[in-house]
Amino acid sequence: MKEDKKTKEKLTKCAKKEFIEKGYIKASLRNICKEAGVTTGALYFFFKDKEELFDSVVGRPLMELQGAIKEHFSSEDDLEGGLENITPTSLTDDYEAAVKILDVLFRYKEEILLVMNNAQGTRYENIIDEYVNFIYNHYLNLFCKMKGYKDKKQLTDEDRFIVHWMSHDQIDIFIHILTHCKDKEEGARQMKNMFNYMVGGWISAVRKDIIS
Amino acid sequence: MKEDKKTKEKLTKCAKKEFIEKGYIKASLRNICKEAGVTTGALYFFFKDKEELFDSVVGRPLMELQGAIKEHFSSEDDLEGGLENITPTSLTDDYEAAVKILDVLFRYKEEILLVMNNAQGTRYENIIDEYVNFIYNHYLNLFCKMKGYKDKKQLTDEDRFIVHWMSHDQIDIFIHILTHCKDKEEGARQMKNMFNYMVGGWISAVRKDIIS
Amino acid sequence: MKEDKKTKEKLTKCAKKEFIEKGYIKASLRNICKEAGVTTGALYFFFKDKEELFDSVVGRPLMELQGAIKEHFSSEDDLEGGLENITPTSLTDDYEAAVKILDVLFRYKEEILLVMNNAQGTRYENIIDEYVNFIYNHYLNLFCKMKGYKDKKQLTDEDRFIVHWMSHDQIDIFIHILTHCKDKEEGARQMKNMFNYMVGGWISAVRKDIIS
Amino acid sequence: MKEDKKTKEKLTKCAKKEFIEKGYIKASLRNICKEAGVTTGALYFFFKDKEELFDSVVGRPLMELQGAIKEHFSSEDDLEGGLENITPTSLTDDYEAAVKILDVLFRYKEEILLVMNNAQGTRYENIIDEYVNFIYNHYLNLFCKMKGYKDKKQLTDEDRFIVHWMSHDQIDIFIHILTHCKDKEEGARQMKNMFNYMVGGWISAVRKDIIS
DNA sequence: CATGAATGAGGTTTCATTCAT
DNA sequence: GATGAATGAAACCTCATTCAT
Repeated sequence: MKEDKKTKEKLTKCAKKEFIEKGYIKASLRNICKEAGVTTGALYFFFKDKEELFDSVVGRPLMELQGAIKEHFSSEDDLEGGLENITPTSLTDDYEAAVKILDVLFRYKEEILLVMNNAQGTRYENIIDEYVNFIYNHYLNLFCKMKGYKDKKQLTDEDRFIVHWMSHDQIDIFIHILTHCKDKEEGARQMKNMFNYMVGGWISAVRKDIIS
Repeated sequence: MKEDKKTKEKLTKCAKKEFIEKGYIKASLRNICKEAGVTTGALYFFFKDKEELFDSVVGRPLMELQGAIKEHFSSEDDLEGGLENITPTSLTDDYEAAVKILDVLFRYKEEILLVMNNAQGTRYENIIDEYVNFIYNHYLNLFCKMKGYKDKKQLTDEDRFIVHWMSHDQIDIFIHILTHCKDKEEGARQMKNMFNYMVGGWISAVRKDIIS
Repeated sequence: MKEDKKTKEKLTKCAKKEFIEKGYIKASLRNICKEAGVTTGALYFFFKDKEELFDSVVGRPLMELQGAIKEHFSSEDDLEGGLENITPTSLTDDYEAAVKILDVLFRYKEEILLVMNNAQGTRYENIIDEYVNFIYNHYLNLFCKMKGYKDKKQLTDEDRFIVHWMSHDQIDIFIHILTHCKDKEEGARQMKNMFNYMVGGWISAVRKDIIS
Repeated sequence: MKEDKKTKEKLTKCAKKEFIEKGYIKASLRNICKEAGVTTGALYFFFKDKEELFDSVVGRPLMELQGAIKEHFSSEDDLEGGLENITPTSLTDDYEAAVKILDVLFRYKEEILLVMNNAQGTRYENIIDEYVNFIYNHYLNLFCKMKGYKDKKQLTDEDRFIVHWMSHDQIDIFIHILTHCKDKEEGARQMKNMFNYMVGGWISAVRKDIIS
């Protein structure tokens, strides 16, 4: 059965192992092929080059992740309401969204961590920034609401900076959970505290009330 | 003048450039030597191997950074007081400490970012974790105070998890500032908002009052 | 024909030449490849490293030699009889055995001499000692018989020393012949005198009758 | 005191250690200098090149050894007498000569073994053959006497071959003793048995009486 | 006497990739 | 689909040696 597994899948599987162990750059195609029990020629029948092999490992997980993020962090909401009544709801909505993302994350735990930690040398080496920027737009809207801004043009550079940071932090929360929790359930549990942290942070950031 | 610059310095300088451009692994000693206008033998007169050359670039910055971190995040404080009266002071103290660290950070901006982002393959590839763990102990004490715990043994696994995360976040704040601010002054300014965020986060995390 | 000779064989052949000329350590893989008309990459397709290339030259000869030695110098004989009646037969048996070993020796003359004289730096650098020790056990038995010992425990340190020497000498006889005779036939002829020498030596060594 | 030891001696001493440990080829001048606490420039002030440094280690021992061999194995004796009355005396004379050589050998044990075992790549790599050839002439005379030849011209190729071998064997006896005995006294003791072996061998070789 | 710096050639090994079969 | 062979460039590193100071 497992014997019959197709060469391409075997290669992808062995590639995943090698990439995780050594990182993209140090991973050796020869090793991967040896492990898979085929020659390098076979590899090049299925994959154009090293990068495409890497893609075959992380491509699908990344697509699903991107889908989940797009779905849950789209920022089409209107700009209405002030800080006092909008805060808890909006941000806890994000918690629900985040839990759904955790689902994808843990389904492809190894692959995602591979991209996040060992993709130096590939086109994904700055993928985190891409996600950050995506969320950034969503959070910019949210921030405007909380500030009571009618228009994004009211945002100062400082506003943008802190929102950018908080976007970054949201991504880091995901990675941190994925790295340190053994499964989705534990992840969801720990994320509650992290969201308390984050929401409290947002409010303080908006109010600027602690350090002048 | 610049002509006369000593070979060793020239090598270190060219190495820095190459390491930053390509990362440790892909950096080529040949390139570095060619750029510096010497043969590889000369390089090996000054440096034992590639790693030592890397050290010559980041060693001193890292030492100073470590010194600053040790000085400002040592956690010898006693466990006294509760959340209500201790918070603002302790955390804003951290702000002052952090500003001092920013000083080192920006003095060696390029080198530090090199270590943080491109040290895969060196002994520093997990240096962030080391810093996190160092701060972690400091923050564990602080968290106990805020919780009113008499003893660290009262800490639950969940407590430890969130404190670990917040330690991680502190480090990320530094890196984020270093990456996105052009100088120390801008860094210190932006960090105020980030500390508001962080302190607000701490308080919420301690209170667990937003998401149950 | 010779044009068509396979790369691997060509490499082995050129390697043999280079190893013989310069010794293992000084032999240059680049030279070998250049001589064979291939790139170093090709060499590393066939051989794991320099040592394995060396093995490809001397491995088979050494195996056959070991086989011949094991076959002819196994020491399973019982301990019976005294000096007077056992000597000539046992030792001339060894002559017959030795002639058979000469057969292997001359079949792979160059390779064997390579191992004996130029293997510094390889795992074979002490191979002579290994052969000596192998024969040593055989000769220890023979010596006991000639001495009339019932048990090896009767052997003194001096006994062991001289037997060890004579074992060494046996090996040296082989090497000497291989080095100085042009073919197996001449080797067998010259070895007769050397065996007279050796047998006479054995008897004297057992009797201790010349120098007190 | 030892501090004051002159640089040249220190270099020679460290060189000896390195040469013994790694053999001539693999010995590294840099290592030697580092060990001696000087720079390579200093080395090249005292020694022309690597080989001359090697010479500084083994030169004097080799000269003394050569002196001792010349003194004791000079073959100016006349060709008189037959096998029956000449044997024991002449050969036991050699024993006395050999003991005197042992003296030199053990005085420079390390250096001599270095030359014998690790001189590949130096001009001494065939030194054993030189000694053999020297003794060879002496033994040729002795062999003639024992055979009752009036003139060396009566020697056959077979005669020369066995004498050459026995010369070789004499040298090997020295090396064997030097290698396996801890001091001169033990060497002299063990050599008695080896001479019994050798003398018995000579007689048999002359008589050709065992294997036809 | 000795240093410190540098050369330049060469060492073994590894790599991603290609291609005829 | 896959093999086996081969390329060619580049990798890090070590070496004996030289020379101005």
